[in-house]
Amino acid sequence: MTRTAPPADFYSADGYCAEESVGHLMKRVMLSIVYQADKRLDEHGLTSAQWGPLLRLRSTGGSTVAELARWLQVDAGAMTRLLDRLEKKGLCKRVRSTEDRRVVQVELTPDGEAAIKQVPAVLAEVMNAHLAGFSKTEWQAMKTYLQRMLKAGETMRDAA
Amino acid sequence: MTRTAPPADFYSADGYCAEESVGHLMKRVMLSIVYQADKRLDEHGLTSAQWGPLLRLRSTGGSTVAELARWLQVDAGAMTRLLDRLEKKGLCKRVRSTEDRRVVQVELTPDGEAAIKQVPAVLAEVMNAHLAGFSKTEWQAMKTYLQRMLKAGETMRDAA
DNA sequence: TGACAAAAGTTGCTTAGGCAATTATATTTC
DNA sequence: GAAATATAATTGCCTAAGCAACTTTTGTCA
Repeated sequence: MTRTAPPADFYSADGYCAEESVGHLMKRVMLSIVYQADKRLDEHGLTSAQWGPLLRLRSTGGSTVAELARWLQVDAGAMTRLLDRLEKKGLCKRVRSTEDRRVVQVELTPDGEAAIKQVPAVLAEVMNAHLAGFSKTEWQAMKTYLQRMLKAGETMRDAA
Repeated sequence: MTRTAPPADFYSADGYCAEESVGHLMKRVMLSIVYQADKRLDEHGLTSAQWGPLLRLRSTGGSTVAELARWLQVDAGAMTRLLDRLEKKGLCKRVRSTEDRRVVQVELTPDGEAAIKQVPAVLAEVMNAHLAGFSKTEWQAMKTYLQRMLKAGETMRDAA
């Protein structure tokens, strides 16, 4: 049996102030990151939701709808429609698998390869800019904190 | 003239790995927070997007569509439709202002007051659970980091 | 083998946000 | 005072995610 830390007591029902909460700050930071990324990706004809599948397709050299949805932690129905939009733009194509006729294989098209090529540079630029002034130690501390929050969230989920 | 720190160099175009990025971690943490909050708010007939306006309405004792949109950093059109849904549920009501006939005054209904009452406790619970194991110092460091990222994002925006 | 369970993909319905255009007022400026 | 400008709210059109229902196909197991 593993021991997990009890919930913190930083916030309380009556004294809760949204502006000073970690959640509110994180939401605003995410808004800023997505806004800046979208602004730059627009030139490549992509949105911040669309580079995820494309990047995964490139690194795996082809995948399936279900695998992409799991990887990106998104609803399968949403993934179907996201792929609809990507396919309509000619960035990927779907082929029904012959071994398992339930699954649909998804692949990058040459246009898709071209579109995804510049994305890592954009993401790196946006993230680096948002971390301006951070030392390497602070950056690592930040990642550790986030990983701990993620773990705490999973603990909460499992306690359902 | 103010000096601002240059961008960090933690990420690069070729070595960019989404799984290890602060942005990816933050996205997953936010997903977890919103998921847990939504699960609890559902009993009160609310979603994670709906408590924002209601809480603001309570703290100000009535506001306007534009003010709410600015406060929550959301599109005015989206706010109109969000208020449509809240009004249909009887949680708020809109009254055309008499002084300035452009503006619409928004107020909580008694049902709205009742619905918002339990929300701070839910938010506090979810945030505290996600910060399990954090010392007060670490919590404050986290907030400081986020505020610095927010500031860096504003600097990026102003440099447009 | 034959029934049942599980998985893959899709679709309909809903909430939600961004952008652009529109209308109705206010305010500013000349 | 009239014209230009700005602001408030709404609407239409788009992308996007979640949930539930459904179909097709595969795997399990009795």
